[in-house]
Amino acid sequence: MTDSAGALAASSDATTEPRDTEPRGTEPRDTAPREGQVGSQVTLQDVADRAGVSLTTASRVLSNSPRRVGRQLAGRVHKAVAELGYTANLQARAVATGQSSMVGVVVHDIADPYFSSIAAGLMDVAHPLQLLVCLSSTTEHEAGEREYVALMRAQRARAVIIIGSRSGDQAMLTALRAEITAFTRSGGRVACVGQDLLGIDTILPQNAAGAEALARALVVQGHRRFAVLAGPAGLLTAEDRLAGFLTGLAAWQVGVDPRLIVHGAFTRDGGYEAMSTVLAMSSERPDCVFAVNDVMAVGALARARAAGLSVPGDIGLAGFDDITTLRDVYPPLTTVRLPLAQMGEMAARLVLTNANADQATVIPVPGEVILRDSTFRLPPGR
Amino acid sequence: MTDSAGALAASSDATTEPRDTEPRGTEPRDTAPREGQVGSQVTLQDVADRAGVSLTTASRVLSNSPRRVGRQLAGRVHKAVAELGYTANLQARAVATGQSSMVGVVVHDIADPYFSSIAAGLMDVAHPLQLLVCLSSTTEHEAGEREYVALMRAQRARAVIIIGSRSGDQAMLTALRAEITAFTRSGGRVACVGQDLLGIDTILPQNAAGAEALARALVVQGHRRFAVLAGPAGLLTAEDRLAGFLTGLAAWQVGVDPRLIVHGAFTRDGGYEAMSTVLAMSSERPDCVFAVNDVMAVGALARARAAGLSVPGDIGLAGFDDITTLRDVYPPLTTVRLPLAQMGEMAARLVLTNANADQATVIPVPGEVILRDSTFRLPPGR
DNA sequence: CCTATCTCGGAAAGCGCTTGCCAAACTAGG
DNA sequence: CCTAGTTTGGCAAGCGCTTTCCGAGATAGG
Repeated sequence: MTDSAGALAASSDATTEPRDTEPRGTEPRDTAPREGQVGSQVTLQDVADRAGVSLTTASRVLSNSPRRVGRQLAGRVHKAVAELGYTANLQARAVATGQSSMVGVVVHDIADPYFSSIAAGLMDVAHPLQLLVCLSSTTEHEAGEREYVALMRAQRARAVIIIGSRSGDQAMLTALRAEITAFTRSGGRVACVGQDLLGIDTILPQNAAGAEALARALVVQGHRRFAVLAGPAGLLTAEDRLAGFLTGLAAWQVGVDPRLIVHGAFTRDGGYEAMSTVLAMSSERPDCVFAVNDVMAVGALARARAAGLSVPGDIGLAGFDDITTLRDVYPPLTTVRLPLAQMGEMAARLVLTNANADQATVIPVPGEVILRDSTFRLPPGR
Repeated sequence: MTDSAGALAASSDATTEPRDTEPRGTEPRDTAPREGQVGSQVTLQDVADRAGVSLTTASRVLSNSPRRVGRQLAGRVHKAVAELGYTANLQARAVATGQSSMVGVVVHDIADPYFSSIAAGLMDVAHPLQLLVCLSSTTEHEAGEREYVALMRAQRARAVIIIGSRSGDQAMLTALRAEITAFTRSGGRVACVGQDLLGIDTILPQNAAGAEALARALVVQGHRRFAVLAGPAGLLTAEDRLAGFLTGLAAWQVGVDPRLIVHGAFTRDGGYEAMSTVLAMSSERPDCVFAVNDVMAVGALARARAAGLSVPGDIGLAGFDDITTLRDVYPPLTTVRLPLAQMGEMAARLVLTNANADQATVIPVPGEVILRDSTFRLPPGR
């Protein structure tokens, strides 16, 4: 039961033997710094004074300087550090060296499992690298991405990762692109997970191709009359999936009644309402409904159930993303799996790799169609 | 379609009229700073030079200094800022002022909806306050919290919020507490969402009380023979819920066969496996299974289904948390709702409020029992 | 017209850290 | 014993910013 209190070593190197006493230490030797005072900070100078060495030497011991310091002095410094409970001020270090270890991440909504999964993957690679990950949700706030990139530039962050492109709003895009240029020029790296319209390194989920494959598979399963819960009108991810889906159907000569393409929020409630609209349609009920993401699909499922319809008995239902948390909904949801965590990891690697080609890298990530019960059709009709 | 490029104003005040051209600007007037160069940074000195004013004046214009600057000069400074695409270096500012706007947040796993919901609430309050939220997942990594607090101290962060207490490991706890003390002493604020064992401001979900209320409600519904999927052995949240549940049952003179209390990971798979164990038990099958969180409950549900059991027909099932994403599982899950987002908000407020009592504030957050179909029993047996 | 009071720009001293450069001490070679 | 080479400690000059203090000019009061 070794109790190691007052440990320090935030930075990679400044490892010190922690004492098992309070950091106040015993009694100071040389000067009596303002240690122990609330709100005060122990500085490197205090450490140097106490160890009886110069500021320079103390710094060399504590930062991973190429210059070596004699065992004797180094020991004294470490001792002083432990006694004083000193921790280097990373901000000051960053100012002095001009290097930051901060990485910014922007998502739309961290509570959305799509984003949090990507973020998790991302942190998995950032963590071992001692990087400081700063996260921001831009929920509802249109200019969020641009502002955040600006903030990261002000913080002299090493990199920014933008997850999920916003709408196709041209002005917004131009502004964001300009901000990114400024950030890049000042030495930062930027990558994005989503559409490739910023001219930067991008992890590009194959939304269209995935939806297309899904459509083909659904037709093979015997579905013919489709509805699509298409997400918000301007959102590119949603649009791509819709377009890909229609393409896939077209390949089998299957068309979709335009009235059965219903837009709505990219959320559970959006799915619920869009499904309401579909069901309220006087025309013949569709065989199968494609919701452009899993969360909407779940909303649609709830709506179908409320209408007394069985899935897939009365109507088929498919989603997109294969959100982990939703893998156990009943009936199991046919969907297109995106390797979210891996996408996060790739984005992180992309941005931390110094192999900075002058050309933006675009890494396409295919989706995998996963057929589950929610679209199962028996007998294979027609 | 106004395209406003190269905007700056990361800090609250340094608002400038963005130009609609690239920040390279036209041609420099006085000195020709290293502007436009990749990797170079425009500094305040460059701005001052270009505006033909002193560094001091430029600083006063751009930071919210109490000292006012004449209209003329201020205008020149703003112009220079826009032309140069200048953004203040917040790190340097932080060093100079000794004030940071960083807030650290530690969670176990950001992909877990429990944590991401809390984090989302937290960011909602941090965002308008122009705070920089840095997030870390400690997944699997035992000493993660302590290390992160140390890192935040090194960054001179304003506050740290620790979400979810780890195990009851005493040594770990001591180390964390020591680190927190050091952080606090250096002027930082700390709060936690979870158990109150750090002696700091705490948002305390009433796990035991919630589970107790749930137990009573389930007995009222007619259940008598219970099993509990109890989560990991050392995890306090899990233990509290288990204990509360047993207390609630005891109030109705209902006991639980110890063999039907099965431990397992706090995850979907953990729930699945624990449920396997329960079902494999040769003894009479329980009426109702309480999984100590929703995610486990979903795993258990999948397992029950795999065994051909209907919920609630053959066996009841209840969870805890009322995770948003899982509100639409079928059958709808009886659970105890915790206002996760609000808990995050409260934690943030707690930590950002300067009303720093010398006494740690503990805010209990009650859970609300939500009875849904998954435990519905007909006819009210017995 | 002269002084008391303001207003406002700038020089310079920080903030806490790193690092280029010099010098002292020590080692080795001839 | 002298010189060249190698450690190794420390001075001081940064990093990019804020802020104290001083003084010059403007305004007001008598």
